[in-house]
Amino acid sequence: MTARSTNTGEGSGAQDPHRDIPEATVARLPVYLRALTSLAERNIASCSSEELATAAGVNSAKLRKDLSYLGSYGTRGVGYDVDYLSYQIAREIGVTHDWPVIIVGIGNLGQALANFSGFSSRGFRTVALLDAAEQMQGRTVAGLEVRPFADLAEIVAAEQVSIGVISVPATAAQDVADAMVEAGISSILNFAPAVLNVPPGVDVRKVDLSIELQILAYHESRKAAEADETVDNGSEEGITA
Amino acid sequence: MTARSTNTGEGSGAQDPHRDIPEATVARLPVYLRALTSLAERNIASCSSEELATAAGVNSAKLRKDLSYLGSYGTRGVGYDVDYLSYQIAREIGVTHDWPVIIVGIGNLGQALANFSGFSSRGFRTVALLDAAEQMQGRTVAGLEVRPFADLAEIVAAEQVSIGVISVPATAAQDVADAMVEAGISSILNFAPAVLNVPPGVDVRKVDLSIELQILAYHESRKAAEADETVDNGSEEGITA
DNA sequence: CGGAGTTTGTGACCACGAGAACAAACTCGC
DNA sequence: GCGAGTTTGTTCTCGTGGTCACAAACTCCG
Ligand SMILES: NC(=O)c1ccc[n+]([C@@H]2O[C@H](COP(=O)([O-])OP(=O)(O)OC[C@H]3O[C@@H](n4cnc5c(N)ncnc54)[C@H](O)[C@@H]3O)[C@@H](O)[C@H]2O)c1
Ligand SMILES: NC(=O)c1ccc[n+]([C@@H]2O[C@H](COP(=O)([O-])OP(=O)(O)OC[C@H]3O[C@@H](n4cnc5c(N)ncnc54)[C@H](O)[C@@H]3O)[C@@H](O)[C@H]2O)c1
Repeated sequence: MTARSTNTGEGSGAQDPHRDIPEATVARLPVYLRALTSLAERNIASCSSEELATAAGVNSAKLRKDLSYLGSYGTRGVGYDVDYLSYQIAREIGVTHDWPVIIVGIGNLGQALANFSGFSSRGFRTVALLDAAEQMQGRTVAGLEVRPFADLAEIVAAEQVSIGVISVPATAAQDVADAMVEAGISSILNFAPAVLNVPPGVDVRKVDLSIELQILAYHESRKAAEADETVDNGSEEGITA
Repeated sequence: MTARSTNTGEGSGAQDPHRDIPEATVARLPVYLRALTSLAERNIASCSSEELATAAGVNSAKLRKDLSYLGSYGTRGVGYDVDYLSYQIAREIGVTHDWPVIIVGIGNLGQALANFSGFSSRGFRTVALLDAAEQMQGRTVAGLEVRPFADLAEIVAAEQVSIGVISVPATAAQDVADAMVEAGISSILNFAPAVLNVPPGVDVRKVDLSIELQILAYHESRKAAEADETVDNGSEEGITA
């Protein structure tokens, strides 16, 4: 999605491994960062790729390859310094400073999100909660006052917000997204089960519960079917155990 | 370079449509299903791959290829019958009948999930809410009584549950997962920011807010860096917009 | 009834990602 | 100081998935 292959021609090289990190790697960096944080909390100062890979639930070769895209921050024969690597990953992701975030749609889900502490502890700070409903106005959720949706542009400009979370009903999602883009937001996390249409340059990621469950259901169905077949003829490709 | 033509050698042939649906396709089928449902609600009886692809936010060739894995359910020169295709996809996913689901951890997020209607309308039925905390016992959330975590095995057996949702704090997630597996659950949707270890045969999918936000932050950082560079040397490939 | 137009289904091709394997680089013991 | 042992960074290979393009199959109209 929105592959941004800027293909920089200049060979300043050296301190420029900041280009071309594969999307799949980007998606795993936060997992590594969390694993490292967990190690640091247990006062572990350094670790091998094998240990970190286990903690992150991936293959150690994959981990090393991923880390190699950011640079060479390990020491052969030794491993990685936990704090140093944490900082490098955080820097690469861009969470060394906090990002201001707004949440639009303070219903069941929006309130849970607003109360979610993991937000603030991982590089993000909820600066405003917005809702269109009259009865939500003035209410305080998670220490923040719920503000009218009409204030969106003003808030985004004042707080330099570039990331917005959508937790409104699916029917309103596109309108909210349009308003967000109009206000200057360029990254959207969408919880509504709707396909969002945004101009190029704006990133959208979706979190969709129903889809996840349906994927599980698909595999579950096949497990059941396979069990039936095994009873039936017993000859399945050597899956062993 | 790296122009490897995978040279498969044998013509494999023999389509057995119900086998071997690529994971990427499985992940998109629910999106198509939702788009079809939306069309059906607008009394649209048939559609072309182009229309459906637009509604689902994908490329039409990809859509056709995805659908071709399930069989040949379209009519050339005409398109797809909405109801018929909906049924075929639902059947393939395995959501023609409802799946019983339990939710463990009825805190902020768990309550939002329990109240989430999209659950029940898309092939799933929440049959029980479980929580370990004393003060949650006996409370009613979304019309269901919160039951003690100790009842897990009993409930799973009685209701034939194979899908479980985890929304407990990260520190408790592995314990809950272990108990679920022990009780016979073979598909887990995990909202806790923790890497779960499960035996083979058990599927885990995770929904991780922090990770999604960090991925957005990464791209956001690069957008900012790119803007700087553009100011710097002004030589950027015509991005237009 | 036949040709023009339309849309599906699929084969070919290419880019991306996963994993195994190994050389380079470092530490430690002697 | 040097060899043995360890662990990283990288290369190579292969499978998966995305996109293009087109033949096959269907409808419609004259
Ligand atoms: N509840 C869940 O667990 C859950 C899970 C997954 C996805 N979702 C999705 O998240 C979204 C929100 O779910 P919810 O349960 O919180 O719904 P909800 O109805 O409780 O809350 C929606 C909120 O959005 C506000 N709103 C509506 N239109 C708006 C607009 N145009 N601008 C600003 N605010 C507006 C409403 O006033 C309301 O407060 C839905 O799309 C739902 O499908 C919810
Ligand atoms: N709130 C959010 O929006 C949000 C978003 C993303 C992820 N998460 C994650 O979801 C999880 C739950 O979040 P929350 O905000 O609902 O937390 P919460 O503290 O409000 O609720 C957790 C619930 O789990 C119960 N619990 C604890 N240990 C248990 C155990 N061993 N067995 C059964 N129940 C147990 C607690 O009694 C509590 O009711 C956390 O891991 C959090 O990181 C939350």
